[in-house]
Amino acid sequence: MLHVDLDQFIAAVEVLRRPELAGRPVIVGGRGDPTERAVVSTASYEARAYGVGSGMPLRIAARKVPDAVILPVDHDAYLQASGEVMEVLRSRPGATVQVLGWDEAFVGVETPDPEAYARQLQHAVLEATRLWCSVGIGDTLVRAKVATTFGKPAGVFRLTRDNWLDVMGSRPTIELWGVGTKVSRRLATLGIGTVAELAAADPAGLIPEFGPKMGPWYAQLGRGDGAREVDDTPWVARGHSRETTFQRDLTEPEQVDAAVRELAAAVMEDVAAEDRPVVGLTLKVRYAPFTTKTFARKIPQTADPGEVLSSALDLRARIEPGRPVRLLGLRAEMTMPEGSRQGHTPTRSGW
DNA sequence: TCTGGGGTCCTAGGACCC
DNA sequence: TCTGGGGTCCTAGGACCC
Repeated sequence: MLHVDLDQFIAAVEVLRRPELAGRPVIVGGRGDPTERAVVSTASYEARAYGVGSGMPLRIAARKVPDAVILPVDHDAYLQASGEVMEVLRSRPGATVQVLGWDEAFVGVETPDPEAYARQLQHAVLEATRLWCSVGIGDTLVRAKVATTFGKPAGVFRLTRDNWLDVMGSRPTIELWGVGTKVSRRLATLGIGTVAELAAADPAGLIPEFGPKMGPWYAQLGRGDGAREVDDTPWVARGHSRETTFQRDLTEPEQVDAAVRELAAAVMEDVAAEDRPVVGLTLKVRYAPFTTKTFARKIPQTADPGEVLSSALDLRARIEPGRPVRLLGLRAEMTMPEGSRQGHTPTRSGW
């Protein structure tokens, strides 16, 4: 199968509608104001050359690149562009498309010449949208996904059982899809630093550290093994949530009240738009400087915004009084229909 | 340097049941 | 005066992804 990833997607979309920005360091994040609390969504390759990357505080990014063009996030524009790209992928002969996000998808296809197919696909996307993508080819989803990183920018790369360890074996485990800073550190304490070492690890031996599911899963990840089927089952969200970071920390109880009401109402709008009920609520509070507490509870199934709001306020009562609140997230969990399991990361069941 | 906002899934521990 | 074993459900917290 193939994995398709648009190159510097958000920055590329912005440059398309502002051609004069081509070749300049473009940073997209927050409301485009580097004095606000916000992070970088995407930086153009020119900006990345200065060490700017996704997730970096906008303030820092602006400092690193004095002549950067800093733009606000425009979700609708990216959603539109993304839809056009996915449409191109779906229109390819024999293609099964599993969308992973705005700028990524797996494409399942039977073809005697995957590289040629990948090149054709790349040019079809370019033709229709003027956007470049990179393509990974693999015999598992994990290998195809990782292969794409070697294809960037605008290239094609293939990873299979045959060359997986040659290419990935000596690299640190954090380069695996699904291994982040925490897990790579915990692996290191077990003497596992590289992908080859993880691939050679006894799956059962990882259970004490990572549990019965994740332990064997990480060993499998090290080998690049896993699911081989692209699943185009339409995605159905298991929950909706809203989160806000306040530009200034909240200190008054009334401010927190108002914030919880607002978030609850916003979440309920999303839920109502899908005509689905709520069965649980989570209130996530980030206290200044940066500690998180979550309060959660199941509730009797309801679609009544009033009931949801009063449950949210019950949870709100558990927020420590007198402690400045920096960020408040509210998540409403909804019932989900059977058989729509599909998502972004390989840590999902079934992979 | 000081950390968004939207998601999904896993684990541990306590409560409760038979 | 020491206190089973197995199961499920719930909450809190953590990790990862785009």
